Amino acid sequence: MVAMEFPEVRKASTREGAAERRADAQRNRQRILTAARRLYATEGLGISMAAVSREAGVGKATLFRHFATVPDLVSAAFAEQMDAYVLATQEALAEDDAWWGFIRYVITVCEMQAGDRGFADVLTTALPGSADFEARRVQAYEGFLEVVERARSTGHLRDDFTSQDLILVLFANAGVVAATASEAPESWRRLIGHLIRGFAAEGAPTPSLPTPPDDEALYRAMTRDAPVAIRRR
Amino acid sequence: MVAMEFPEVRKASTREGAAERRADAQRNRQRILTAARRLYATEGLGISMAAVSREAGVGKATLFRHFATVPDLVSAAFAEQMDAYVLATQEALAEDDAWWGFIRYVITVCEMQAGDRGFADVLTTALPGSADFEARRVQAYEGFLEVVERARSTGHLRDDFTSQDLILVLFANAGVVAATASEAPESWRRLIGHLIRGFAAEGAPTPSLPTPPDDEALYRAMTRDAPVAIRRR
DNA sequence: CCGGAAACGGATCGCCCGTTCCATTTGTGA
DNA sequence: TCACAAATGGAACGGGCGATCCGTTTCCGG
Repeated sequence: MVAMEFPEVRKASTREGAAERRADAQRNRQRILTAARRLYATEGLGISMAAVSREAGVGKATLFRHFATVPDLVSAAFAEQMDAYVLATQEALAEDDAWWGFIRYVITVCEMQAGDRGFADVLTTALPGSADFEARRVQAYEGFLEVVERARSTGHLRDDFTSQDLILVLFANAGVVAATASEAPESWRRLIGHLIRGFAAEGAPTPSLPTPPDDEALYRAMTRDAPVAIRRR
Repeated sequence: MVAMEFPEVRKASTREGAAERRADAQRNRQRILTAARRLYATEGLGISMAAVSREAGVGKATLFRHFATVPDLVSAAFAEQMDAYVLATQEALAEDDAWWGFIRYVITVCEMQAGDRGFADVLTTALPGSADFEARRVQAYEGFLEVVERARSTGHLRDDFTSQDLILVLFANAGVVAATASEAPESWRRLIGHLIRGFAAEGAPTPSLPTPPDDEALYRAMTRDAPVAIRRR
């Protein structure tokens, strides 16, 4: 299997015409993005536009003038992380040990999900109407295909592992992260540890299994971080 | 390890005082439960009380008179499934092959999650104020501890598998189910297949890995079933 | 320093939510 | 059959949401 050339990662941060705007507009745009990133990171993509504008100290109309739709705001807020996401596949391919590169990649991506609840949602949600963003997702996915292929050729990754399995890992990890983020935030490492063992062919080296999360913390996670808000009376 | 006696499963369906109500009240109660179950099954617990009352063809006030809070309605709607959930551990313990019993149990529970999105949420959400319900969850959990212990003693289940891992499986499976239910509803079997391989000790028999879900269906799952509603403009 | 364009943000619209109120209807025991 | 308690459901309240309108403020080039 020949190592392939990789298309350059397009920097989404370079936006033409941004400099032409008035100074206060640029400042507000930045304030909005900062606020959105902070809220999304801790609360996920369920945050309302109204809440973002409040957090940013900006009128609703201003927010909508800068970002006409939710996907517009989301894709702008997560542009850098999307870059890092694409970059992760390239780092995995640069790794000498392809099997280890695969493992590192999976852990890195899940780490990104765990570190930012919004990004976890982003990775498991297509953003309608944001072509740029979706293109980078595809780019990352294609990179991952290479990572898988390389790892499989070492014989350490089971040969029935398919690219679809990565998406399932993202969905599964998003579920664990969403449930445990506030009470047992390292839980996902344990899940991924089990999964990597499942992905390993007979005799392949695997990292040691992380210690399980605390029992009571997990129960609190069930109680508090309901996937759906259930209020007390 | 001695096999333990098991407390009987309490039937939640037997409710004292139900017969004392007026006939139309009983009818409406049933209508509400039917409607709630139908909506919860397809949409998850995110359904509003207003939507349930509409689906049931009943005034909002009537709904609230029967079930004052969301947890009240939820726990009533899922009483039978909670019985089945508890029962599953006992069936697993009745299995001759403890390792096989463990596998069957995990698959059965995940199947229940996949078959009813509301139940998937229920299993990963404590219902505040519904002591009866929580008691049955604990009962099931204690049964599961036995299932694990028995399976571990066969040497087929890795000895570093802990009871917390089951909860992680539920969170992870809930994530996959929530994302794929409408577009690739069998996806979760693939995930659980990988996980079971991860749980198996060296040389333990494992069921064959289910075929991966269709690529395009998975992408559609990302597009449509956003964990958070993201509208087009 | 000043005028007009650019940007702002409070007010507002329409919608759905959970919750409560109360005039009306319905079941049922005497 | 009838009267009254039980049960109903439409209407109404307060609140948050996405989205838009429009009078006011702010920037910036000349």
